[in-house]
Amino acid sequence: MMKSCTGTLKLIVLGPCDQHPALVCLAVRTKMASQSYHHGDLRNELIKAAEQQLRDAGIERFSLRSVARTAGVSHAAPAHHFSDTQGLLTSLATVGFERFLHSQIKKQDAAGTDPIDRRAAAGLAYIEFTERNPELFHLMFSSQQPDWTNPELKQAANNAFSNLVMLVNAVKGIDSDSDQEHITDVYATWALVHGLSSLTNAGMLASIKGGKKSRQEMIKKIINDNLSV
Amino acid sequence: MMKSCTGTLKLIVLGPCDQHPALVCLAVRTKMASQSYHHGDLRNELIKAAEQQLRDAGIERFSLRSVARTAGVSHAAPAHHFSDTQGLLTSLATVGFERFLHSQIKKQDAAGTDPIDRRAAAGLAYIEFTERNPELFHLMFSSQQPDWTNPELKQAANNAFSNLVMLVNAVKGIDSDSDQEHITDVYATWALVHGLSSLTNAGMLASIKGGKKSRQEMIKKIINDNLSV
DNA sequence: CGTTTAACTTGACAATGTCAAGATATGTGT
DNA sequence: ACACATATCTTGACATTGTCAAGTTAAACG
Repeated sequence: MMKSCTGTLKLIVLGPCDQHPALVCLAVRTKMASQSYHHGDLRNELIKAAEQQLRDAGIERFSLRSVARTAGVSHAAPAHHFSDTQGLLTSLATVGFERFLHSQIKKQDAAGTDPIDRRAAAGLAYIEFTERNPELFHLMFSSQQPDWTNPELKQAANNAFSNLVMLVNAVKGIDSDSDQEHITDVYATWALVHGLSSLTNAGMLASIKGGKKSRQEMIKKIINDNLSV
Repeated sequence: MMKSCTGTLKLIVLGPCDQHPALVCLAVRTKMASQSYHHGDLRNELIKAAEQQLRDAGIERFSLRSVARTAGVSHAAPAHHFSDTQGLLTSLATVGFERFLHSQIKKQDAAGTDPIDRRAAAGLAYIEFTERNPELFHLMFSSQQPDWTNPELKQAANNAFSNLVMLVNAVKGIDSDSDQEHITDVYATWALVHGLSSLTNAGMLASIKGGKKSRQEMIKKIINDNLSV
């Protein structure tokens, strides 16, 4: 009942298993010496390759064929997982927003319970994400490529925004996030942090130098000193 | 002494004349029926066409050949005035910064002498420029295309920055612009306004609706309420 | 085991940026 | 007025890109 098969064996980590949290889902790919149809996990590998391509070339020199090349597939292979380049970049932006939010939650929780500290920590995480992923930030916030009618992308971005609203409301001592009365305070916070991120990303705040610690203190001071709430 | 020449005559406005401020420099272009080498003012016309192309297609779909087409010249003609696409976009960004600064100076001067009012007026002009020229703003602040080693571009951007420093110093009652001690206040102002611009440009501050007047009041309030100086 | 379907490849097409070579007008010195 | 040099623009070519259509292979399914 077993067929012999020459070639290399490759294990692909698919991520954590939902049913058995302690385990990890694996996929086995048989890589024939000549060539192998059916990659196994091409969709995720394309997203990963796309992120690398974005890092290397930037959004304005992004090449879908180059992504396919680094993934080791033909130039038309991505079309079977993403409608077109926009589709791939939409998915990448979605992943970006998820990681973006995750990094903020991590830092704000590590900062303790004081709302001011939590807000500053999230703001620092916001800026740090930008510094670590300049082109991804660019894709998420100032590119025409992502399709914003895509529900998953909208959801991911909305989740990040909701966290921001909660942080600002906490500073104001409001529990509910349904209070739209003080939306200008949310916008002020968002704009200040986003502006610092954008200008840093553009290389226009180069004067903020010194060690990483001192720069963080400087940004923290800007956030804490310049918001009315 | 005169050669007869069939064809159409075209007047091209080259801009204000340096020697005689009351006059305007004109160029006469002879447009032959068939085709005319030597456009007359192709460099400026290419920049103008590039801006239109940027408006229509965005930076990510910008096409140099398309620019040449709307200028009515061959696809390789731009190469004789700009080294390459980057060169053209660098010049366009320079023009952008000049207009950017000019619109701010106009509005802050119209606002009177109160430093707070002048700062708010310039901030509003900053955001208004972004709304009117979304893709140009994009080129100026978050594109890899412009060559920032270009001295003219650097100068134009520095001029805009200097005006910002002056505005903030005026609020603090400082005359000299050499005071680097309070650079964080400059950055805070810049970041807040730039963040509002970027987020508006990204369509993420859509909630700020209502008439133009009320939106301006809202933005003005955000600026005035959220800066420590 | 045969058939359907999903995954991937190959080939083609128009469009793009840039280079090299040719054509044409402008300017300059004699 | 005329020859020559130079700036300006065109034409043609090339490699690269995104996307479409058609073919090929492997997996899934009854």
